[in-house]
Amino acid sequence: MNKGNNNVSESTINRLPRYRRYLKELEQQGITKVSSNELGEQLGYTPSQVRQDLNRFGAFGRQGYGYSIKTLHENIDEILGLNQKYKMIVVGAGNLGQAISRYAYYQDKSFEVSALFDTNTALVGTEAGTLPIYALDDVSDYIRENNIDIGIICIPKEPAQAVADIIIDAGIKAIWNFAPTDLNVPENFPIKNVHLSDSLQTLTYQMKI
Amino acid sequence: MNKGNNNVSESTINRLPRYRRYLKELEQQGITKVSSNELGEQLGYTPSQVRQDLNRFGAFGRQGYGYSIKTLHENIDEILGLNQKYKMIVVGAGNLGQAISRYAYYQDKSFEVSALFDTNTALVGTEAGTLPIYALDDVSDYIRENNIDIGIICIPKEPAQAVADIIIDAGIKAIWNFAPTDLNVPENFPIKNVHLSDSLQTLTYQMKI
DNA sequence: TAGATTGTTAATCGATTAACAATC
DNA sequence: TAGATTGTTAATCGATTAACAATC
Repeated sequence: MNKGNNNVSESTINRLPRYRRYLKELEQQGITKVSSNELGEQLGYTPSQVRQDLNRFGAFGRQGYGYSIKTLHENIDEILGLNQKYKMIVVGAGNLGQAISRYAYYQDKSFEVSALFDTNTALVGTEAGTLPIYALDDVSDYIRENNIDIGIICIPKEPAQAVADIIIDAGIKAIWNFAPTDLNVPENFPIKNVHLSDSLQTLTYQMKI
Repeated sequence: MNKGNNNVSESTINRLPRYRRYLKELEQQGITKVSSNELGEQLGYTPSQVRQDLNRFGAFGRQGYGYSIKTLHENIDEILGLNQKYKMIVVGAGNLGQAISRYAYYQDKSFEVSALFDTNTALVGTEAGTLPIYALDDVSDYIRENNIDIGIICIPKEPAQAVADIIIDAGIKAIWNFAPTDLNVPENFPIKNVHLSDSLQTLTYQMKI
């Protein structure tokens, strides 16, 4: 049903979660259809852009009618890969690691963190909420034995590359990186950086204008 | 010394913190100069793009030599507004709020969180690390009395807009928003969203290709 | 001076917007 | 059927890349 996923611009991909969020909101309000005009107006895009974005993946609308919210939502879920579960681990059981481990599942039940890993012997063996904290040395075995999909990196920048190498070698399929550094990964390896400091710095830039 | 800050594309702004991070690394290694060629190669940009980006703000380089790392770093700091301190508060003292309140200062001493606010009476009066947690009702007075610059929003999406309205009304100068929703703010009001779920969804998109 | 590398103008490429025929 | 709105092609706009004169 969908067209191929390649050659879609990053800008388009980045807008998909926003469309999805707004569709969910409309759905909760009991609304069943929406036009590219309404969608664009709410999100600050032109109707053209909305239609171009969606059409990269398929013809989800109906002329003279608009888009059925339910089916559009389902299609976006499929495009983003949200129609399946993901097994995740967090490396780094500090404040941020513990917070993210709860946040992911709380936001969307498709994302389940099953364990955290740390080098700090004071933390190893304790629990973060209901999740066990294990020694970092055991992370490779754990990934292999439990078929973990996504590794979340929440450690300082110095050890981040070494940890990335280890978990990639153990067969992790993607990395969500919170360490304030850009990691070297194999070509086309799925990785997404959340550089909080970078974000804060573009905020202070805005404050100067 | 700097050219005006307006009309600079968002793409350029978003690259500045990356330049800055890499310059810091070189500085730590004791290296004193760098060319647009070297910078671009390391960061995956063309030399042209590096020079175009930097030249939006001034002529920081020297022909036949390259860029002095120290002065370029200083200039980028100034462009991003990092040559001053920022007073911050966090609204929402849950896991994420507590983690962010420590993270910001830990990453950069320019950013100092002085208090957290929450509606949860079990939290109010306790401490997050060394920081006090106050009742949300007191947030306006606190902002006014302490001249707070940046409000960090770490609460669920439903109450986020109301809280944004309150702290803007109290004179906050910028918002760093972690609530998974897009907030309505006055035109040109500085705001930066960190939509973690959106980020995770573009990661799972990558995993499908 | 000769070599290197910037600053900046021109060319290209890609993303956004506009337009309109297709069709529900 | 007439009206509305999509899907898609064409036009525009802006960002990236290339080229080169200026100059350290």
